[in-house]
Amino acid sequence: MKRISIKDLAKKTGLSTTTISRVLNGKAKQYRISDEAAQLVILTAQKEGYKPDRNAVSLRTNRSHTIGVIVPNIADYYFSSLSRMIEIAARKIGYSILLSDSQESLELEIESIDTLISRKVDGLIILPIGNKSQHLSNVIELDIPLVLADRHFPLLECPQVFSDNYNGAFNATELLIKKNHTRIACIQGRQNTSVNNERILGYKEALTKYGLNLDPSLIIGDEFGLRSGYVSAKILINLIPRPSAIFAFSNTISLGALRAIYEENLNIPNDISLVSFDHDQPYSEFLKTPITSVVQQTSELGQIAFKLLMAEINNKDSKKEQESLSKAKFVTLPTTLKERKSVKIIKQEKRKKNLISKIKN
Amino acid sequence: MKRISIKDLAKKTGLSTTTISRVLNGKAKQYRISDEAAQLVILTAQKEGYKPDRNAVSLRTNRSHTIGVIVPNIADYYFSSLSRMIEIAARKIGYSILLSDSQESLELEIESIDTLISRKVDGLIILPIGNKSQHLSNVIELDIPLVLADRHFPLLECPQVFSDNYNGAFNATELLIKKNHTRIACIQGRQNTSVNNERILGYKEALTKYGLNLDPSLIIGDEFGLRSGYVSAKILINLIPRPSAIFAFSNTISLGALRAIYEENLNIPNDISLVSFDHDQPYSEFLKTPITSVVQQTSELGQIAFKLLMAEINNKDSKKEQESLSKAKFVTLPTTLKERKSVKIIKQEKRKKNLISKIKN
DNA sequence: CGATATTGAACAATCGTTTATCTAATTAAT
DNA sequence: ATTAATTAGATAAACGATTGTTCAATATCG
Repeated sequence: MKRISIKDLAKKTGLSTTTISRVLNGKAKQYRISDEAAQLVILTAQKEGYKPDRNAVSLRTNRSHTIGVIVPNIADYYFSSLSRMIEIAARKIGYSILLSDSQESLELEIESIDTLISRKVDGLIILPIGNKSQHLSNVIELDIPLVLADRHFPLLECPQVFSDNYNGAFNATELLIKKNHTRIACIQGRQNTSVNNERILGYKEALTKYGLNLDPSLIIGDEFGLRSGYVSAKILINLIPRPSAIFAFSNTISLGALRAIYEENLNIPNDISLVSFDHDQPYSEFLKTPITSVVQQTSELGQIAFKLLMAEINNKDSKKEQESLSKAKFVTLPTTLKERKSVKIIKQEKRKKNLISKIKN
Repeated sequence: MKRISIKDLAKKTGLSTTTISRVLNGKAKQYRISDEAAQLVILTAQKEGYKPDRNAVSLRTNRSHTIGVIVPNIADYYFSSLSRMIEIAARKIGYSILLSDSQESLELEIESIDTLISRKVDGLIILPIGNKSQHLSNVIELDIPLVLADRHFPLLECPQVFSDNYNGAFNATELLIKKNHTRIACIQGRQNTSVNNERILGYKEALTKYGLNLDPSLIIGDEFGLRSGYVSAKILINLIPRPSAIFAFSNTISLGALRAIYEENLNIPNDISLVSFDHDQPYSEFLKTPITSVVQQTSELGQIAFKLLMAEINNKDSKKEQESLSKAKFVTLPTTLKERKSVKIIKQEKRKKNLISKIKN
């Protein structure tokens, strides 16, 4: 009925809790415990179905073997597959995951950090919402191992792993330009996040490189969700002249855009082209028009995040103080451009042909 | 640097830890602590940024305010959105989630249960893999509150919440029959799971009711994943005569089937019809052919699971023993049939018309 | 004024572990 | 035969909270 503790084992075996603990932690040799005693302990522990109370262990040893993971929305495939990789890597070495869904809210992100720290996680992997980072510096100051994934804060001194958003966006835009699109719109995500900034930069620089002018009315959108994609696409579609291509900054944005486009009875790619930033989804190939997209290495992101965190945790209790010199490690993962069927090749006019060939030399 | 404890607060305020604890737990009145003292405690706690160590609290009070959630694959939208609902409901009342991904493996499911119990969760919500339930009865015997979701074990005495798989399958099959399909195949999931059994039953009984004969070679498949869907569909497609419709028992199965169907250059619904069991996915409407499907109430499933668990937890420490009479509560959630574009209406032959109208009377 | 109630808070045990320190018994060395 | 070293294990103090019990000081009462 009641769960069995180390004391019960002590009573049953006639040994002390010390001995029990040592045997069960594999320190029998080290503390010269007789094979007899050791065997007895192991056997009765097994028989009684003894399971240590990890809370008590954690209290005593100051190590919980638990890490906190905070994601903006666990129902998003991108985040959930990332979390999955973390969980799988973690369980392999006896770590468990306390999962928090910050619901894309900074407030909840802060709250989550608080409760996770209260629960004494050994470290945190956060996929931060936003543009603020004060609460993250606080974590670092508390000397709690922290790794950031997906979004990037260059000034924060903790390991971070993220996709090469700049090049991803640059390449996607360049692809459109090479297919002779000149009015290329983009639907961005949450502004002033690293992810968004870098993608915007890639987009802009591609336009600039090819001598296209940058129409500010073609940059629109304010968050990474479906709703924003829908609304923004609606607006873009009704612009005169209409952009010939849309570059959606996330998978969910493009889903929203799709809704708007189909609602207006437009055809992809004949009436309008679409390129999307995001990794492969299991359904991507089956969409009405498979979307050409920038794909990220999601699983790697998760695995690397966990590795970095473990490194931090181990660093912390081995070397202590002395080496705050091991500055932040940033890992950038390349993206690849997967061409599918959502981009139209526009019939080339002379003027542009010249323009592009001029640049090529 | 070091985290501040209740002792530190005691030192700073010149009061005892008892008083600190009582004030911070809102028991100042109850234990007649002067307003002065109370204020002082609250203020310094705030100033010092005191956060209680939840592990210590948990150890002492035997309540962790943590629940364990075990899902077969957190990267599956169905499971992740369900988990999300649980997390959101939980955080609202100060509970955190320890998440385990059992990777569709019974072994890992058992391991997960063990570690979660070791971590002293107040209760468990499990979306079980399979056809075995011994490990689940063990949990119940340990008197650890347990709620099952998605898959159903009628003999297990714990609350369970699941979709009405029988009627869902029945209705889907009936729909196909009413559109005059007679060779209706189904790609099932993992055999001997409640989910699968009930769906198979619904499928069979619909066939029977309309006097269609039941061709065993049209029932195929062995797990709920994409691979199985693909392989099974390949086989079905090449059957002679080819079935006119496929009923896929899960979303991922139908994704696999889609791959096979497109690979064989078949058109949905002209060459073959498809109906799928599963809830709405954000992308469903954008598929090449939107799939008619049985949709489940995923969010409700999650919320109800959590509510049931809280009820169990509260029951446990309020009424103790005496009422094991409050037998298992099973909640069945209805499904709805969402018609999209993946079912062909077959030109009716006389014979069948008669058959069906005969049954209707 | 002495006895009793009430107030405000401290003491100390406890939860289940780990671990630094100590001890008793045996063996080895001088 | 005495001393020192080794062996095998026990004692007790933590970890950070909560809580049943105790206690001193003041207030109330007859």
